[in-house]
Amino acid sequence: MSNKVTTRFAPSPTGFMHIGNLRTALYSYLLSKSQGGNFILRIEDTDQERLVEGAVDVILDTLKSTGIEYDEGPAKDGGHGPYIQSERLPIYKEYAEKLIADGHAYYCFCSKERLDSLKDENGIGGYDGFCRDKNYTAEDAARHKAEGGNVVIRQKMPTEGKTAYVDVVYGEVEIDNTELRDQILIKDDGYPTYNFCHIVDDYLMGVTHVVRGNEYLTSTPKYCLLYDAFGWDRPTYVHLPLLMGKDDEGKVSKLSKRHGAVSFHDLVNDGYLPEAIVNYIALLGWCPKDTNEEFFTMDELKANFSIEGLSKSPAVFDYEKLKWFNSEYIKKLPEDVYAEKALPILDGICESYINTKKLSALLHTRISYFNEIKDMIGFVTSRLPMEGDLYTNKKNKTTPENCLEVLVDCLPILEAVESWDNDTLFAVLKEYAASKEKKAGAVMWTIRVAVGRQAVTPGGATELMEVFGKEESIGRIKQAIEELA
RNA sequence: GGCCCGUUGGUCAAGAGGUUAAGACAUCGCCCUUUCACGGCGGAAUCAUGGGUUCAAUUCCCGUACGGGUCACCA
Repeated sequence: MSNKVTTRFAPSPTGFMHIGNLRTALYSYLLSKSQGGNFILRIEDTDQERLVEGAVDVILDTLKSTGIEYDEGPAKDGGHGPYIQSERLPIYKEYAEKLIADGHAYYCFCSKERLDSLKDENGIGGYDGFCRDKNYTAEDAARHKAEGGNVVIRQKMPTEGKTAYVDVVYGEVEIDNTELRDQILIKDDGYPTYNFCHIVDDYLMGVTHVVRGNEYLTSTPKYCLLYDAFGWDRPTYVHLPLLMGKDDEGKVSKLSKRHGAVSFHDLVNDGYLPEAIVNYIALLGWCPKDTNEEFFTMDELKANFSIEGLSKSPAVFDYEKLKWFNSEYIKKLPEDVYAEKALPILDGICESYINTKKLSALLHTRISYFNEIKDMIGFVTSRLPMEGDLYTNKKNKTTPENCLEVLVDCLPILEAVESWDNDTLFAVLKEYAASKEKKAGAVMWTIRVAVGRQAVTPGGATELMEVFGKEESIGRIKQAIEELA
């Protein structure tokens, strides 16, 4: 095995990619790539009760669209396969038996009922070591199993002393061995637990740096003991601070669905760009050295990433900042690429006379995610009821009365316009304003309110008229005149 | 509850034993303007707390509070 930095991302195929999980993948990938290392994808599907159809594809899709490329993994053998744990069962069995032979593990026949009875009212309380010294043999286990009994293999933990390791982010972590339970290595169904197989796999696959969430910080001593039992060198541990969410009451807890969209695909479906998501989450718990730059492409992240920049404290996921990042990325999109995403949304809800191309262009600097378009164009799809007196505007000195006058004046002028575009319309209205010695702003305000029918619109009077087209614009102005008269 | 980890503005955060304690989002004000947005300028706002160590601590040590994680035949 080489000394090349090797990291891995080892998700469970649950059917969706939690944003915190994606960040773990990103950091793991960046750690390896910032050092020219190797990055492995391994699927941890040992929980037969939680298998979800198509879940592996979700993982593959996510990595692909975020630009996290694995060097080894399913369908990409790098000599350490298979990369799906359910296909590695014989390997785990072999290593578990070796542990038993060496006295580091043992068969346990305890029933689930007995185990349950060991727990307190809060469900807390672990195994008491009942079978620890029974020294059951493989033959005993086979017989017990044949008789319908439960058979698992447990790790034998030391009963005194302490186990310590050094985490790259958190420093030395030390735990009393009495805190450690004799954890299950192989389950009754023959599948290994995460606690066991990830160690065998990491070792066999040459993983040098284990990057994972901080929920493993206190169970890592158990894993260290396993490495020791096998006589293997322990890897370098890099535990990451958790991602948190804040609810309506201001309470902080582990980021979950109650805080909003938390899966990568939910975000993408709402119209967030993968590059923006990656950029934002890269900065949640990591900070580059010697720069205040906040925008990073994947290549720039690879070049700038370093473990020293990782934070110890949990970070609250801020949707506002994500929106800001996304709006910046959207603004940087070339018009045609942007339109490719915006137009389908508009075409789906706009009448055919609407100039969706113009409308989409108006929205370009105004949305922070594509689905926000739907919330912004209600006034386009129907003639909204006027809310309150929008015609009165202090700055432009407009009132319902003088607005009516302007509308009546402008109606024939607009009807005579042949080239229905923003520039022409603007010129015509400006000329009218000048002729009446009115401020252009006053005329624009009036027309905008009459046509847009709401206080705030994504564009001015003439832009809106271009979007609506001549017929609809005139129709709206006529309606406004009737309402004011 | 036991054990482990954490705590710089509302949020992400830099930072160092002596600084005017960066920057960004959000927020507020002003400018630009055909409303809004974009863009520009400016403001308000932070070292959880008590004790040490020290000439000096927000920075080092201990306690407290608060937050989080973990104690599964889930990962």
